Amino acid sequence: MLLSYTEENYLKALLKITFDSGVEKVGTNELASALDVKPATANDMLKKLKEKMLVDYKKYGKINLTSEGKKIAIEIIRKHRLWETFLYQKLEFSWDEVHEVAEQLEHIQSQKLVDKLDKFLAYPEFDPHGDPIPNSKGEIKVYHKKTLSEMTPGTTCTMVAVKDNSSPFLQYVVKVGLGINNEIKIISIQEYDLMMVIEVNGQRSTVSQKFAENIYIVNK
Amino acid sequence: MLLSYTEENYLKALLKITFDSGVEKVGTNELASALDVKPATANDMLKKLKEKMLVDYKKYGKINLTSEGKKIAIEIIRKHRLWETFLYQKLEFSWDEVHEVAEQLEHIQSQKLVDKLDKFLAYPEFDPHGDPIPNSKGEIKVYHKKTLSEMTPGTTCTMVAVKDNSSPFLQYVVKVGLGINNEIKIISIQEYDLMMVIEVNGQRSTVSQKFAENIYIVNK
DNA sequence: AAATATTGTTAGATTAACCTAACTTTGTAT
DNA sequence: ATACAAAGTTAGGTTAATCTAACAATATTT
Ligand SMILES: [Mn+2]
Ligand SMILES: [Mn+2]
Ligand SMILES: [Mn+2]
Ligand SMILES: [Mn+2]
Repeated sequence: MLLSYTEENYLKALLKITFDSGVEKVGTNELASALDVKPATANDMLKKLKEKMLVDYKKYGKINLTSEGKKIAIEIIRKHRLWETFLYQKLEFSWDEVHEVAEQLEHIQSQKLVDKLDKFLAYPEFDPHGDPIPNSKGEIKVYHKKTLSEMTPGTTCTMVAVKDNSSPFLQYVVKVGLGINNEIKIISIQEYDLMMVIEVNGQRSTVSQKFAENIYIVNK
Repeated sequence: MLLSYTEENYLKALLKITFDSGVEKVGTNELASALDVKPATANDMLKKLKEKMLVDYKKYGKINLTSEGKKIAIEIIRKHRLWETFLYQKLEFSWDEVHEVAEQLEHIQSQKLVDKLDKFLAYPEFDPHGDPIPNSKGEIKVYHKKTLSEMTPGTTCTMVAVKDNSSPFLQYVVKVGLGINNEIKIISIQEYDLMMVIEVNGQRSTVSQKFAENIYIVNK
């Protein structure tokens, strides 16, 4: 089935919302705001996607991807993350620059291109942000449940991924001396506003709770 | 200036027509048929491109790209040919498969991507079809004026490029044992229908005039 | 120079993706 | 249980890119 660029973005957004929020109670407003359109617009598209049997929903009910819809969404995420890896590893892009371009490249239609790119990159498992790349069968390892904000003072953890992919956030992460696989020591947490003092390779920084919620970690 | 995918294709088509036909008297019908739309549609788009000062034309007159329009068209051709080279050299695509995918990739908007891709490929001068790749300043070497159909029996030449980029033609070229930089010996030409007997690496084949018109060559 | 053929233009319609404004349904708080 | 707020839907409209059908201008042929 051939989908438009726009339709693909709706499917991808639906999947990402369920990934990020954990729950799968996706609503029209939430979907619309993720795509930066008005709820009325999202509603129109939902009718079309329902017609194409890619989403499952009824008036005033919750939205779910069908298995076909989910399959397509995963394929788009696979392409997105493979392209990000290509840009980062082969073309010397920095990790805060890859996302924007991958947003375009993920819509290129060519099964052969995806397969060959995957091979060229030696079947990478993670993208530059630490997110798992679905394999050619559409299987994704679901990782990172825990964020830096859940850690307690005195403990140490390893950063495995970032939740926010925006350029400003990623540049901030670099400024703090952080990157994928770095060790983070939690020095202290301010009771009042949950500001956290962390140490990375000897460099101490104070970061906000919002910042800490966007760093995925695993325990040491 | 941000152009739509469609607008870019009109500019590219205008430039390609003047390249291929030599003359720059491009008309509405010709443009429409190159883009596989109806003349009425092309006419609407011409008004829009004129408004944006990318083409120069008046009612019932001939169509010309402005220098700005030409600059953009060359940039798209540059991207197209760089992507074809990437697919061919790095991803093991065959030369009859690259064009279709490059038609999509040429519309990706990122100056950095183009520059880095060019560097990654070591600043290639020709694409897999032998066509020159415009450099970052938009300069193109205009090559291939002569085709195999202009050769006479007993002479020898070297194939430098193909005019037709379609998959069936390119597969036929391979079947005849031909490729870029191969030597072609013209054995004989049939007076009646201009069929040509050629020899490539010891392999003799009879090819039509239409075939011969789509092979660019230089004299030995 | 007329007649005819070719080429180019206009008018009016359609579809996809968006919008605003008004309305309806569902959920929450008094 | 009612009232209010939040979420979701519908109606009607816009723009970009396409179409068909009718018309107008230009080019070619007799
Ligand atoms: Mn991304
Ligand atoms: Mn990523
Ligand atoms: Mn091509
Ligand atoms: Mn080419």
